[in-house]
Amino acid sequence: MARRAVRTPTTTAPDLDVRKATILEAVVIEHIDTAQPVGSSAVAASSDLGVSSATVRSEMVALEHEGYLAQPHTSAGRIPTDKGYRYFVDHLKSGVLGTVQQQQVKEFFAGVRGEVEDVLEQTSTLLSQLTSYTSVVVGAGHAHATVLSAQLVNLESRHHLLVTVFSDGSVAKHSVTPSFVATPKEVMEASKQLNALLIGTTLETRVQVPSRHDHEAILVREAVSTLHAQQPVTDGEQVFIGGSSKVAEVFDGVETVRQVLAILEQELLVVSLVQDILDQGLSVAIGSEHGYEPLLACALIVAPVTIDGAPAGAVGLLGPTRMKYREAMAAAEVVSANLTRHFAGADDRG
Amino acid sequence: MARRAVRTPTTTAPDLDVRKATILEAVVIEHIDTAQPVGSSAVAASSDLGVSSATVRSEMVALEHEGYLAQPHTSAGRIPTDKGYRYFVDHLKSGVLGTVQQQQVKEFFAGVRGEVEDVLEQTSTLLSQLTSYTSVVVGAGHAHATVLSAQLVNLESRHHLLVTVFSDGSVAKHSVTPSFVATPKEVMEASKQLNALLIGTTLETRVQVPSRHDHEAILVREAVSTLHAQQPVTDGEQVFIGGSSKVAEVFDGVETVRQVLAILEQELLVVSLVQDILDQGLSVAIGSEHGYEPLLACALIVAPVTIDGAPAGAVGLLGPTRMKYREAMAAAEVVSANLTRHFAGADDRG
DNA sequence: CTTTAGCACTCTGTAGAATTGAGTGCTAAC
DNA sequence: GTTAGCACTCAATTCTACAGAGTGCTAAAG
Repeated sequence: MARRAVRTPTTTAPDLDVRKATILEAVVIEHIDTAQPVGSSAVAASSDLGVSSATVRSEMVALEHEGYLAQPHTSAGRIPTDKGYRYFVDHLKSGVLGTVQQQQVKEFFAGVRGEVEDVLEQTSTLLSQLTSYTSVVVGAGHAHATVLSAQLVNLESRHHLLVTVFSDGSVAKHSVTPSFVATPKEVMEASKQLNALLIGTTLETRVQVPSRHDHEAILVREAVSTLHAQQPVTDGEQVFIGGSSKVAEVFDGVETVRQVLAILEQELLVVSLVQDILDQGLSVAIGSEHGYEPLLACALIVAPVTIDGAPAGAVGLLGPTRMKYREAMAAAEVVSANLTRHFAGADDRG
Repeated sequence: MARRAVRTPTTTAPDLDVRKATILEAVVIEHIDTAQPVGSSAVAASSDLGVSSATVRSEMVALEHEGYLAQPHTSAGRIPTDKGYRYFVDHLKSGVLGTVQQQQVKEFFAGVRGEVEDVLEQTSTLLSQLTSYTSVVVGAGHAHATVLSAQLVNLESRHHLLVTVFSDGSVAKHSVTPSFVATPKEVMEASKQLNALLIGTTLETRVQVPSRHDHEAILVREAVSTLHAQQPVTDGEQVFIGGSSKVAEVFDGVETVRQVLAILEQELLVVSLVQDILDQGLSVAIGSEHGYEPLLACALIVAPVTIDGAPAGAVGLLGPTRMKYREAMAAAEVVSANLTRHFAGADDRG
């Protein structure tokens, strides 16, 4: 539950002096709340350092020079830059979820049951409802899971289905369509051989396939090669996006909405984005930080989900850079923690 | 390829006289093109009936009285009502796809392969790209498919997975977690019994489960009841939505965009909507016709997909009421026809 | 009886000017 | 170092005037 260490990817930001930090914080909070540029007098009034707007003003000039704030135009208030948000997030005290939301999470995880996919999908809806942002839930692929069972089933004439069950509870199916019609006996025999061959292996294990030319051998070879043909990382990944309609709520400008939606459609992209952020050890990527142009206006909060300490996926929240970081980060972490516990507990408590 | 009979659900619209029909058509076409109210002089100029704007004007008054046109305010042009669009659609000559799109469809179906789900998902993307509207592809559930194989696999301690393969090529998995730890032998035995019990049945078939109290019997009972617990209609239905970002393009007004997106998130709702329209024998539902308030601004085009003459799903397109019906309907029908052929051909040509 | 030209009327959208007001930067005094 | 005061800037708002599109009606023509 403790906040994960967060670091600016480019430079390690030196701490600002207390007053500057207070002012920056006030600007960020106010701007997140109102979506408007924040003026010096508003800051002087809200923050409790007993100081006039003129003083605040000169500090804000400094903050602008250092890149934490920006001015949309002369004679407007200031808005935070990505760097400003970054400082804010890095120095954020751990937020706590509202009691209503806490209750909602509690009830959800008390009542949730069913297949992993269903749980993840429902979780994405939950997360989005908790925060009013669009949620992304990524389930890891079964790259490292071992095969528990492999079975070849004949559908119709030459059409067969290889059904593989993995140790993580996932099931994969693949079409196998040889150039001949196999007898039920041949299919069953091939199925047996596949079982013997594949059980205990992962998708990355090289297996020794029979080189004979009889029907069983060909079936086995085709089945194995189809199974192993899938992309090691991306395929088998599961992505669930919840509350995509929130995009239209929290972003302004039809074009931005369209762009963000278009990105959410490319699930592979979303997965790799989340993965990148996790790999960098971050829990938030703000604006330019994820290095993906069309999402400049976005911030992405991620929290990993683990099974037995091993990474098993992640939950994420996508919002505008002026999102409610405290609440959203708290929600992401509580949900990821609950999800982790859920999957750990499933084995013992069913 | 011939256009399906389409009928107004409420009243059978009497045919308008030729000139009124021509004028209505001109208004609809112009409005679809420009999104602006259409004035009498524009109609007089575009349509080739050699008649002045004054005449058109009086006809438009009549069309307004009869409910085909509406005026946003005095001294503006007219826009079609839902009834106006309905008349237009009902009297639409079968549209033909542009050659570029034809080529795209051809290439797509020549190259597509893989599992049914993958094909449907890719089809939804195709359909959306063809038309610039949001597409909906519904795959029927396996309610009427028979079980080809049922297998119980032990995952971990009490955690088991029932993997069922259906004759339509779909695979279902269900958790089975009894209150005891079963031996591998017991699991295997239960698996055998399940196979014997379920093969050839549909989800609606009542099967005679063993009433004994030994581990195998309990496993079998729990597995069967879990399998049959799923909703007969909705569960197993597959929905794929393509190009949801198009919503932000074709609708104006953030609120409308949000509403439509929110609806697309509720996949069950979308399925039943599509199903309703198909059940009414319609191929287009315009505005109020589907009787679903939040979609008043939408038109929904559907085209059924069949396997061996039996309904196997549908493809749909969602756009504003002022959508390009001719092109969109042509696209939906071509794609549904190709999909039907694809699934029929899969058995023979692999 | 139908069509059309003509005309007054209505309403929207836009362009420009004036005004408001929030907020800044600077300076001089505290 | 802080602050009050002040001139300045710029966006947003309001108002007015006007142009333009389109209608509905009427009276004349076919």
